[in-house]
Amino acid sequence: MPGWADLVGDVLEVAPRLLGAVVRHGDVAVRLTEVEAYDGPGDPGSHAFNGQTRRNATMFGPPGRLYVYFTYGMHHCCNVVVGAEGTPSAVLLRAGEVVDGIDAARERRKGSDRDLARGPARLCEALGIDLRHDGVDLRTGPVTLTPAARAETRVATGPRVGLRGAPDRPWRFWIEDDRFVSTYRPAVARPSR
DNA sequence: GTTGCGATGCGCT
DNA sequence: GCGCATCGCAACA
Repeated sequence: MPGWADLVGDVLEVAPRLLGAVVRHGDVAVRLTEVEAYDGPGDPGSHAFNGQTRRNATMFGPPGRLYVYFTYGMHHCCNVVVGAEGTPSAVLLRAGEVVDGIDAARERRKGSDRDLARGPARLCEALGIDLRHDGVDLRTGPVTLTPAARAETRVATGPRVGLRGAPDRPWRFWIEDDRFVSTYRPAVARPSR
């Protein structure tokens, strides 16, 4: 039975284990269908690449916390910190399916139910997550993460987009054939497991 | 389904 | 100043 111990460590191993986990804030709960890995201080795509700043301090803290940032002047995105304290590895929560509190989610977001949390900024909006939640401990709330009961078996992987000089490794993980996966930046699916 | 573009504020050089 | 781990909408296929 997977638990929190499985969600700390090497980000490329931990990230796929977050698929199927449930994030809850108040009445709304989202089952994760798509995530993306950010691998420590040597990852040129990471906010932590240029060292610790006020904004990214949570990434350098202990694992099991939520790292929330504000971007494009209007959107929030959230990550789960998975690296040991001092190692800024985190997993961006890119998409999910609202599995509880759908009425509350609909009040926050217009559009189809399928799109309520399909996209990192949409997911945050559906859950009502903003900068006030940066650094919260996901074991104690108010935002909580419940590990998946069993590992997802149909996991697909693909490259991140728009990065230079990044190692050739899979960075994005999603549940294959799940309707609640972002198609905004399509990637070539490749069976994993 | 896809592509193109504007919105909009903050962190960092 | 520039660029951003994005989104919604319009136009098109």
